[in-house]
Formats: sequence, C-alpha cells, structure tokens
Amino acid sequence: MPRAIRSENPSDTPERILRAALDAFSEKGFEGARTRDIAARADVTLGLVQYHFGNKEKLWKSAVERAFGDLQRRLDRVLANPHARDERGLLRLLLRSHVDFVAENTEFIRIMHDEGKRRGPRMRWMADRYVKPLFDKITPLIVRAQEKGVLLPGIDPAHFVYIMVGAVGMIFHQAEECKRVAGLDPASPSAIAAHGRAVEALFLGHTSEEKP
Amino acid sequence: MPRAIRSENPSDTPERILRAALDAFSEKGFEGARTRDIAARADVTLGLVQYHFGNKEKLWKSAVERAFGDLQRRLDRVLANPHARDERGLLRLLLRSHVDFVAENTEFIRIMHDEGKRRGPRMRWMADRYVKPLFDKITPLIVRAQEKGVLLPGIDPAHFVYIMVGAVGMIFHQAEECKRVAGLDPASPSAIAAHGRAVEALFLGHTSEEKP
DNA sequence: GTCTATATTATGATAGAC
DNA sequence: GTCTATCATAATATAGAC
Repeated sequence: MPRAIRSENPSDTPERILRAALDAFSEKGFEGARTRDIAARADVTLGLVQYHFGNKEKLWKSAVERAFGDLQRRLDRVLANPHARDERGLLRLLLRSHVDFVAENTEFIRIMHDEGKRRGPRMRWMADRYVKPLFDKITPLIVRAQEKGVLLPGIDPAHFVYIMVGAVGMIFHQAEECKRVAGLDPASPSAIAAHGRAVEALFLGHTSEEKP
Repeated sequence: MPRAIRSENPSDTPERILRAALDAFSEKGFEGARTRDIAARADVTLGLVQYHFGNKEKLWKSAVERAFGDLQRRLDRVLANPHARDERGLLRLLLRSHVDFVAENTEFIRIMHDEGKRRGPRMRWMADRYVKPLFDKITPLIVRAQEKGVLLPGIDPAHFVYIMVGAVGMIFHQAEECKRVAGLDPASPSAIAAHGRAVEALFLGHTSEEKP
C-alpha cells in the first residue's frame, strides 16, 4: 500500500486534476490560476500535473475541451428531443436546458467569458473550435423562430444570441456578487427555476407558467 | 529639458497610469495583470507606479473607483433627465444609456464581471461600495415599472437586474469573440445602435423604432 | 505514476540617486 | 516626480529518485 488514501476510485488522478483546473481557471483566469494551486486542489504534487498534462496551456485546453464537450452533448440531446418539434417547444427547451446547464456548470461560463474577452491565441482556439460551431448551430434556429413569430423579429441573430446568453448566464456568472448585493443565491433550486421562468417569459411570451 | 516628450499635458502621469491599469485589469484580471505591464502601458517605470498608488491593491481600487464613478455620474444624469417623467421613458433612457456606456467602457464591465464572480475581499469591497448602492437604486425602478405594466411582471427584480445587465452587456464584454465567431464588431456605431434597439424592443415592447 | 529537488524566470515591492 | 538597481518571493518547468 504505497500511496495514501486519496480517492475511492483507483487512479482517477487526471480526472481530479481536470476538475481542479476547471475550478482554478474559472476563478482566476488563465494567467491568474497557479499550477501549484491546481495541484493542491487535486491533492497531488506539481510534478504530477506536468506529467499528466504537459504544461499549463495544455491543461487549460483539456479543461476547456471537457467543459464544451459537456455543453455540446447537452445541446445535441435537446435538439434530438421529441418535444422539440415545433419552434416554440424547441426554443423553450433550449432556454430551460441552458439555464440548468450554466447553473450547474458555472466554471464553464466563467472560463468562456474570461477568455472570450481577450484578443489572443487561446480565445481564437476556443472560438474556432467550440464557440463558432455552437453559434452556427444556434443561429438558424433563431432565424426560423423569428420567421415563425416565436421570437421577436427584427433583431440580428448575432445580437440575439448574445442577449440570450447574457440574460441566461449573468446571474450565475456573478453568483457571489449576487448573493452579497441581492441576498439571493442563484445556485439554489428555487432561484434556478425562477430564472428559467423569467427568461422564458421574456423571450417566448407570457405562456405556460407551470408550477412544479 | 530633463524629461523626454511623453504627453502634451504636464504630469498627467497618475491619470495615464490609471487608464493603463483599467485596461490591464480588465484584460487579465487582478492576479493576471502585471504591474510592470501597467507601467509599460503608461510609459513609465515600475517605481513610479508604486510612488503614485502605493501597491497593486490600491491601484486596482483606484481604477475601480474611477470606473464606477463614471457610471454613477451617467446614471444620475439619466435619472435627472426631464424626458424620464413616465416609467417607460425612464426605462428606455436607462437602457439606451447603459448600452452606450458599456459599449464605450468595456473595461468597466470586464473588471466588474471578473471580480464579481469571486469570493474574496476585492469582490466584497466592490459589491458593498459600488454594486449594492447601484442595485438599490435600480431595483425600485424595476418594481414600479412592473406595477405600471411597462416591464414584464412576475419576475423578481434581482433576476430582472441580472437579465438586463447580461442582455445589454454580454456582446460588448465578449467583443473579441463576437468579432471572430459572428464577424460583427459590437463596438461599431451601427452595432451599438442595433443592440440598443434590440434590448429596448425586448424589454419595453415593440415601440418607437426611430431611425437616426 | 508519483514524489522531491532544483533551475530559471518573473513578480511585487523597496531603496536610493537624480 | 521619475528613474535604476536590487531584494525576496513565487511562478512554471524539468530532472531524477522511488
């Protein structure tokens, strides 16, 4: 028994490092995050982080890969959903699903918003590889929804995407601040539900106010 | 003539350092920004930054003070505007004014959103000193507008604030990414105008679509 | 796979000349 | 007010033992 108790699973170490990296990068940004801190969070040493991921850059990419992979799978599941036949149902599902996703994966939006504001190779890597494909998948849905009268017409889809993403995600992105200034924990189930209802009402009209 | 040509104005050095700090902190976050880099951007040496602002923390606070000061002045000017007599007019002005403000002051939202996501002393300082007062000024306006039927009722004002802030600001916050994935420069006058029309239509209904 | 030790570079801060 | 030089610390990355 050469190693101390560290986790139930034998050698889920890369996984633990990845989670730790996601947390650290989302909190501090790429340059702000410290590899030593990531190692400590994962309860391993610095050398081991380098061994598994090579360097900070590669670790960051692996973390982003993971985060966007989760989102993409979620999105594809929604698009394949049988309830998503008509425009309104689809949009409703997308909106609700995205609210849940960002509420549960605040690291995701934090990394995306942190890196998306910078001119630089990491932003380009992320944008080309993940954000653009997502954007290209969402845009035609918005256009179609506008044509069918489900979404407000006359708004360029690029603006619409950012309006929606901001409206859905900001409260979860700013969760710590929100707790302090509004006394509201956006991560609480009731707040998540309320936020889902709010954005649905705003974007899709005052409909289907179901109570759980 | 002991000093080289550096600026038109004799000794606007603290001002230049502040601008450089605003830029650096907004791009990289507090820990990511380097005091040396700030000095270089301001075209002074590291020692001088310390001389004028003491340390990194104080420099950051001065930069935030500046940014929120600008926003507060802007907000108070809007609230004192004679066109802001009725709820709809006031909300419309607030929305438009905020669109313009974040478009012109992207460092502001970037610092606010970067720090607002973290648990820590800087977030608390910023939240208590600047975000909360702002929040407390905006919240009753939203409640009144909901009562008068100008804004969508049934949404908790805390959610409403974050929805609006996100809807208004995200595209400018993510300007670099937006350029790359959507081929749209949010800082362009036409994009700013389009965004203003979009959020106005969304939040206040399809009214007053004036053309410039 | 995992750790310890070390090399190298960068960082925030200070001291002191001008 | 402004600069140069330097200190102490902390960062990423690497080498090598187990």
